Amino acid sequence: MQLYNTLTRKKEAFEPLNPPKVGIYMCGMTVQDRPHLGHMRAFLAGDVLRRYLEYKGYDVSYIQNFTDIDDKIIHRARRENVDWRQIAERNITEYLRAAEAMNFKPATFFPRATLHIQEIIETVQTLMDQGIAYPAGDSIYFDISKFPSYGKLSGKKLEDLLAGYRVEPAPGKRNPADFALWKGWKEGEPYWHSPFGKGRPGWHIECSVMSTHYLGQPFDIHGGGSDLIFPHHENEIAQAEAAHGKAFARYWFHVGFVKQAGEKMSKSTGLFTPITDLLQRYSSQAIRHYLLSTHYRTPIDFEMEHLDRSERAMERITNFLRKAPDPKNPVEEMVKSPELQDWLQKFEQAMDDDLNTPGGLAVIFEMVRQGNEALQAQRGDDAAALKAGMIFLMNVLGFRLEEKERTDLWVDDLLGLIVEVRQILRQEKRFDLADLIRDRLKALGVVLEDTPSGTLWTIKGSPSS
RNA sequence: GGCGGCGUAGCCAAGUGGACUAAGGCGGCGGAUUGCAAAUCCGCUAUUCCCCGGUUCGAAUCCGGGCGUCGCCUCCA
Repeated sequence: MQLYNTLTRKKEAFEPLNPPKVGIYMCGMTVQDRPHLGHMRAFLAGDVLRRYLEYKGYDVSYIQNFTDIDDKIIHRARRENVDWRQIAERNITEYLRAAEAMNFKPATFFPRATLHIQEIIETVQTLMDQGIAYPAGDSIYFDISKFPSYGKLSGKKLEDLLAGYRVEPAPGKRNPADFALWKGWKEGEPYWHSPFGKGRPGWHIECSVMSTHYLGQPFDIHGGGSDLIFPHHENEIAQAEAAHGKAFARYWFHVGFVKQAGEKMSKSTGLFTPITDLLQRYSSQAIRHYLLSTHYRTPIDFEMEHLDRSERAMERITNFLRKAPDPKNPVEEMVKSPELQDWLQKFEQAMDDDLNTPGGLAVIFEMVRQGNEALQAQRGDDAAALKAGMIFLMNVLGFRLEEKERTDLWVDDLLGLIVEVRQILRQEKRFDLADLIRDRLKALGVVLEDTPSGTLWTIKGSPSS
């Protein structure tokens, strides 16, 4: 499979270091605020990458961290006058709930920065011992002049960085672009003890440490939002490679932004749509479809109405799935059948090309059309086979399909009764009454469809699945 | 100022040198089906890919220039 690598700025054949094992580190949230659509897009891309690699037969270790100590969290806590840990817990909980609702496959591990302080200290110490890190005031900084390839990920040149610097450098820094590995304690802030005094980790070090802790160094894929390329990922590379004298991550996977009203969605500007709010109005499948119908590296300009479209697009799929007969054999068996191989191949062809999910979706929609055709032509077996293939591929893309709305038995019986009575009315050509029933049920969220083989009903609404 | 992304039908969006007479979705129009709907099927809906030059037998796709737009360079997925 071809994967775009930010480091080389081109698509490369993906070859894991130790097949069939693949290690992925997905940069998670700094939990200063609520998770929004932009986060979900990045983590969804990671989820699909992981699922697809598993589909290809790899054994994936998927690590997604929470950075639960940081300036912004402390500020937030101060503003709300609560313990900083509560801010972190609250947002982690909201994220985890949203991730489940979105049907993200849980990470192998969800490490937290605050549970890896000891190792962070050790790594900072290593950098000190090597003369790459130096103290200034109560803090420890990384000296970028000691790491010649600094800037290789983001394509920045040292001179440009110095020239373009817009913030007043902290006193004592040798170079304005040097960054903090360890931040000295200030009154009222959380701290840990270290050989360099009381303090807390700088922003980037936790990811260097946690990624290699779980995946070793080097490891296969490091991912995250594009806004992390600089300085976060650049600095991670510098720290890890300087400290251990070997390459850090092999493929860098960066996901495009979600914009809103033409501007980047961002916690710091407050311009963002919390995913939890969206999940109250839209099904997770629609959100998944919306996000996957654009290639992961292309920026998306979010508009609410686009989710309505995705909702309708998903109905096209679920309508077919609902009407097609169930496959006679388990899906895993069915997908081996010769008539499905072309579809699988087309799907893979798209996905192998840098995870082209819009192309993958197009294949599925082609299958829907053919499946409907089969249904219309009374070729039930063909429809069932296509249904099996679709279920299989939808699963690779992470769509949650199995979850039918469970209704109480008595609701089934009651609706059965109403449909039966209405059927009699239709036979007696009392269409005014039959239509009245249909209209009134629709207003209650129950949709009736008269088909040659009887009347189907579905309950709409409650977008909880 | 430096670096990077994007600009394809009414809208969303693939495709990045030849099977493109440009996927797929939403919407619209016409037809089939239906008691009417819904769902579904069939047909139509970009002689053209922001503009201008160039390279090539051949360009949406490569090169040069321009316009528009967004982002990174400061916390951010």
